[in-house]
Amino acid sequence: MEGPGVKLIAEKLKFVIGEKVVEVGGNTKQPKEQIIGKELLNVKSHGKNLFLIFDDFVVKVHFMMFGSFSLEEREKPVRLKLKLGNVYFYNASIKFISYNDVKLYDSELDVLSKKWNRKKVMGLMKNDKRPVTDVLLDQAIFAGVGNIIKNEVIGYAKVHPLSKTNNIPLALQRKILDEARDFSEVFFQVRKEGKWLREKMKFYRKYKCNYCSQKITVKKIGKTNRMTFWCEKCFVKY
DNA sequence: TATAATGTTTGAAC
DNA sequence: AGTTCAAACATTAT
Repeated sequence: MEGPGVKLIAEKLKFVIGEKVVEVGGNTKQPKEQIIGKELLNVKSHGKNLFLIFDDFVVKVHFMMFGSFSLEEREKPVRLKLKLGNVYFYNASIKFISYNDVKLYDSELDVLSKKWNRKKVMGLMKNDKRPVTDVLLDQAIFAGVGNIIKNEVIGYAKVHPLSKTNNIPLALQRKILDEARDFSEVFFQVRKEGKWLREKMKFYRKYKCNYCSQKITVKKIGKTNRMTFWCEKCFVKY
């Protein structure tokens, strides 16, 4: 699940802030019993992470590829159940951390935060020698960007995904990071309205070029070997 | 029905 | 000792 989906869940959970946990369950190996009786003080998201903040610890939830969240119990093994309102997490990675650990996640790098700081991101991006496909997926630079957003951003910028980031002209780098934020925002709004993101995607899982209609190259590339879509003719390699 | 995919952490192997 | 890489987790649409 990419950043926009996580932010939406954080918003949906706001209604249980201030409530106390009366029951816990689930197959997480984390010390869930310590949540019983605790008041949920706040819910935050940072990139693809969701933080449930209690007085002396924080539950970090990461939905990975297949994680999900529900307000109703399903007939599936639940990873973490919290009876607050009624909150269930499935197939998620759950980790108990301290509030100081949460502070290490810099909101200025979260493409979904109103504190997002384009200058700071630019500073981290401009001298990076890695392929742009890897830099966009780096959560320490673009928190919240996942493979869908990455492909859309590369597409809008018409940049070959294996371009060395520091070789890309600065104006185009700026376009890339602005697009990362803009498309993430669009993604979030679409999900919030409960619509299909598919309509907004012009590059991810498309097999004809958005610009010239020729056949797209599809390959698993980059450090994390993710499906990437580009047009050999229209996308410039730097 | 088999495959591939909105992802990250861990620890073995080099 | 630093880097690389497979494994593990696990569901669902196509």
